[in-house]
Amino acid sequence: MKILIAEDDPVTLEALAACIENEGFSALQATNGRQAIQLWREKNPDLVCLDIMMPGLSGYDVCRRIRKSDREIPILFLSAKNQEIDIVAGLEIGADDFIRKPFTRREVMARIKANLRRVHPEESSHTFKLQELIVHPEALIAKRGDQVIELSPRELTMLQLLKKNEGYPVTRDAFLDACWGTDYFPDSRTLDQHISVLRKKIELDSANPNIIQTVRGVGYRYG
Amino acid sequence: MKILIAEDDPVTLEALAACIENEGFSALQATNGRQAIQLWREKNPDLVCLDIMMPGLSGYDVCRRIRKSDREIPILFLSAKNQEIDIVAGLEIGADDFIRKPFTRREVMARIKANLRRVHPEESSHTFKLQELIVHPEALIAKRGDQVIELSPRELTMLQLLKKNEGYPVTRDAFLDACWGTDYFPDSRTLDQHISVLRKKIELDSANPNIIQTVRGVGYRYG
DNA sequence: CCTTATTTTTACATAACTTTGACACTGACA
DNA sequence: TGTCAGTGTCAAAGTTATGTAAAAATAAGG
Repeated sequence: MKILIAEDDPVTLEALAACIENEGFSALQATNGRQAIQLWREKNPDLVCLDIMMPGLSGYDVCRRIRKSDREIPILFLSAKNQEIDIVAGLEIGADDFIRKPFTRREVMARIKANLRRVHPEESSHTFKLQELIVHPEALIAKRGDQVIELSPRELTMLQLLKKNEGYPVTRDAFLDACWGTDYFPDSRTLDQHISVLRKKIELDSANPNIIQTVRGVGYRYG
Repeated sequence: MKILIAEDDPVTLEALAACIENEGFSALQATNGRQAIQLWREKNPDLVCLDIMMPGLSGYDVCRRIRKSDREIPILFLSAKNQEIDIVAGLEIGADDFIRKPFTRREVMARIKANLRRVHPEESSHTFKLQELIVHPEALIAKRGDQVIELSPRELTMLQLLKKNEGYPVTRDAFLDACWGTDYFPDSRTLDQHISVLRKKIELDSANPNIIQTVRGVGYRYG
């Protein structure tokens, strides 16, 4: 899922991009309106965030241009101003949401996700990252860059469990309870086998696992 | 849990610190931006509260500096009531929350706790310190500053036993009972061996142990 | 049914930890 | 100062936990 951000201040731009990528999206960065339009044309983003005040083409200008070709793509405005006139003008030209500075990271991501959900109801909602790996639960896949890794339902459950307990070891019993159910006791090596297969799929070097770490005598840990 | 507050007005600073310490956190106080950055570097706080307007480095400057090294730590801004919040258009994105003056104690603590919870969902409950070493039992790790030391379950038990008897020696028998069980009697050198390994892990100079001290003829002692 | 994908089991290899014995060193004490 | 029990630590041996290939069993989808 690609998100285009146009913002003339490089510090804010970088921070926004970091936020967005941290949530598993990919960020396209533009520092002015012209660049924004070019990136939009080339990369086909799923959502656009525009700073209103930019040298050259303003956020409004970019929005108008994009709306000529695409009436659906969510367009969010970042605004340093708080006059009502901004909102009215923005809505007239097809803005979907406004985020006023100063904004928090949570607020930005919440608005972006909310607007993405409107357009892609199924996708986008529950993706999460395990280091550089982006997991899409609904699609039963994970991605490392362009590489697509197919996951079985159980493998997904295992990754979700690890993510939920980031920083803490997940005991073998917890794995069995969460992925197999409390009343089932597979033979001793089953879990190891699944870990082994999963590592081969998702680790860059499965001999030196980086994402799923073993905690001897306890279980496995992410992060 | 350490909270760094930077605020140029000493009265407000003192009041905030009192609040924070009253809730069981430890407060690191800075009266300007430079001091704030220095304290952040040295003390590794869990959350940062910055006044926006400070002589020299502003809260925004401090925020930018911290965000270069740490994208996760919650950063809260305090802003004066009639302060133009959008005069600085660039850096807000790194902030997690804003608290406008005048603020109540309840409001400040509620926001601080909410932001801490986001980062440390369940931590802080059972962690304890052995001198400068911070032990996280749930994660099976100890930390000295940024250095992470992995612990085995038995090593953790040994450290907990020492902590529980801080200031008093733990006899060899007590160690065996607590870490091996009352019905097990390993041969003479087993305990010494484990102490030796543990010291290599956690002591700065394991030849001159500082945390685990030998009490000849009795056992070992912390503190 | 048959095919295919997934899961479980088996069997063995490997790695990590624990225990033990050997030996050196220390401090208490006669 | 010499002795001796207590302790530190290395390295070998013993033990247990984990990794993984491959076969067998099970489930899923025609």
